Amino acid sequence: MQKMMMEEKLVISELELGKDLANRLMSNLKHTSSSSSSADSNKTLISEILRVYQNAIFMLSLNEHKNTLKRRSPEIDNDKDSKIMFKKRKTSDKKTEKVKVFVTTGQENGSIEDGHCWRKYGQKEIHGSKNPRAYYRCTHRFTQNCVAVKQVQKSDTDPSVYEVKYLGNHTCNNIITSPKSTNMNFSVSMFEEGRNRVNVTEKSEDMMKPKKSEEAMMINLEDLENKKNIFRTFSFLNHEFENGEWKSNLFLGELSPATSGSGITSEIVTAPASLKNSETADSYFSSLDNIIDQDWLWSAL
DNA sequence: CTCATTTGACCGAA
DNA sequence: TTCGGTCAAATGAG
Repeated sequence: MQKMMMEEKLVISELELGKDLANRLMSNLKHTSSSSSSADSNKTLISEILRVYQNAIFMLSLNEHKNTLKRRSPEIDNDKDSKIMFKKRKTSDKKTEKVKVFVTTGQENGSIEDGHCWRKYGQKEIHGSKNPRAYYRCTHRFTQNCVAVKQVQKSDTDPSVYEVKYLGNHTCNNIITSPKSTNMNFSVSMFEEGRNRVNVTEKSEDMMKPKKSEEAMMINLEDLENKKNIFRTFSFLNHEFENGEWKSNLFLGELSPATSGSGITSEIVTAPASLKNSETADSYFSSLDNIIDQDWLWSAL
């Protein structure tokens, strides 16, 4: 835990540094500004970078604040008959975690690319929410028995924010890889929101079943939450994709094995404004997926 | 044509 | 009953 706090601070300072750098670059451009349009796009890009950093810093600070102030109440952990408690909580916790996707440009369709092929299979108005929730399943569900599912819902408060909930793990091997070297800066943060959940009950083999895997995943996530909002942040700068692995010049993150077995993830993604089509975004999300898949999140599967 | 999306129907859980 | 997740026919895009 302490280590994590340290990590977070490191991330914050790193991001602050990046922000300063971008600021300096911006002022540089101002003084040497020519009339070329590329200079303008550079400026927008930099502005976006600044905003991205701002977001990341803000989220990190928030999280840290939460960690220090909101300590988990102890009674939750070891109270009463755990089986009964688990059953009782089962339902109400479906909402506990969410993945938020920050899209800097107000991307209207809300389709967040994450390196996998998704097929929309439903949309629902959600009680109490202004915006409908869209349901996606992996395109290779039937061809490769991939049970991955995701839900995307535009944030009520911030239209540029999409809350994305991932359910199930990809068993397909069809990650979209479009290396397409870019000079984009991209930061991905993950964190969990939710209430208290302690028990981890279901076994990993259940995760492969199309139904009823959600609960187990939610549980694991909440377990995460119990560990005080584990927060992971990654930054990828001029990374490359090689031999199925992403190389990043900069990587910051707290890897938490506590999430093992969880097929659901939460994340905050800040995407650059220039992110227009899915290809470039894919590569970034692919990198995230790879890291998650290989290192911790699904390690129990 | 094929394949993806839309959208109301359907169903299970609470 | 309501709510949320999924299904599947209709529709649209290419």
